[in-house]
Amino acid sequence: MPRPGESHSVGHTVIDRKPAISAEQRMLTFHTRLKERGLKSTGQRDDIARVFFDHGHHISAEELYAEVKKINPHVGYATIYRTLRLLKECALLYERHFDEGQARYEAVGERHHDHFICERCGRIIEFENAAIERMQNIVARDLGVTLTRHKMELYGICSDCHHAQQSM
Amino acid sequence: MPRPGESHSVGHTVIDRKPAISAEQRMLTFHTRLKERGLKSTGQRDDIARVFFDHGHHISAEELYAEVKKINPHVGYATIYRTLRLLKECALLYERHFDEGQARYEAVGERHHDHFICERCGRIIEFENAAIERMQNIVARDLGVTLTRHKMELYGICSDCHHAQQSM
DNA sequence: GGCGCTATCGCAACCGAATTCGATTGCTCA
DNA sequence: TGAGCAATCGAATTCGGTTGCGATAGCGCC
Repeated sequence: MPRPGESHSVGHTVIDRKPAISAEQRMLTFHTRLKERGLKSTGQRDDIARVFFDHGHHISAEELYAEVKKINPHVGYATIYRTLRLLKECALLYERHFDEGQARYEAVGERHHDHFICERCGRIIEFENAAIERMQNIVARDLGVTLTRHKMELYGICSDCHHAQQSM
Repeated sequence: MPRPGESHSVGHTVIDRKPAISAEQRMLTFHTRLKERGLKSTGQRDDIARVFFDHGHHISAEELYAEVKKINPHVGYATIYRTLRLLKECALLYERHFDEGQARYEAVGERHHDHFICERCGRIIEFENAAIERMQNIVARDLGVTLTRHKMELYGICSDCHHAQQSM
């Protein structure tokens, strides 16, 4: 069951379900995974990872860089990217390439979800829909292929932008 | 009804339906659209557009450049990109950004479809599935948003690669 | 057909996002 | 505490794609 204020359902669509994993737990996992691979925990990596886990969803490398700079001004761009790659390899973040420009990064939660992106304000809404997931598996069977992952992105105008336009 | 050899259905999934529009018709449309917009038809544009329409699906700028060079060695990369942009503005091609690297271009057909991409051999299979399209509209209604377009890409291993692996 | 306007061409320089390189720093564990 | 090697910094490089500019060539008009 989703906790109050974290997500809700409309019809068969579940919106914005937040993962229950805390930033602390994620940091611990990060340290464990690093150790497993014979890599080091360093101040910079911790700063970057912490800012990332605290911020949460759909941050870009540039935004992350700016945030980390506030805490630790001596961190370079290259280290941001290296740490993002590391977090990806540790299965702690997803890299998303939405339509234009740079990649956005998202902490790995326990559930799969897809995205709606507002073309006017850039807002990103996460949702789950089990029926679509099922249909994708059926398509895969029909095509005779094995699925490893998928990407579904809906683009359009969100309700806020819709209302803003009407009141203009 | 799809013409034999052009597409087929499995379950509710329609695979690889080819558009019925000929390269000649597309060239004519291109010339018309250019004229409408006060732009010129040139040798280079014709060469590029013709190669693109003949080749058809999911070509990259680099591949297109190589093909055009065979016919007209004096065409530059910039002209390829400028002509691709022009074809897009004339609503004669779609630009697709699959997972990694450069964009791939596809002639506009009369039907919407989605894509499966083989992660091993890069093969791209087009398919349609009406149920998924309907579900997307339901999700949009649930989210309270208006849809302008969507992107759905399935990634995995195609049957050919599956068999190749088993016989190794 | 020839004139002239102006869009287009090809080249090279450039752009933004991301990665790599070489020299230096600083963890970590004995 | 110090050896050894991974991690860091910042600049330079890569990659896909775009743009500025002088030269060229469509196309409408006579």
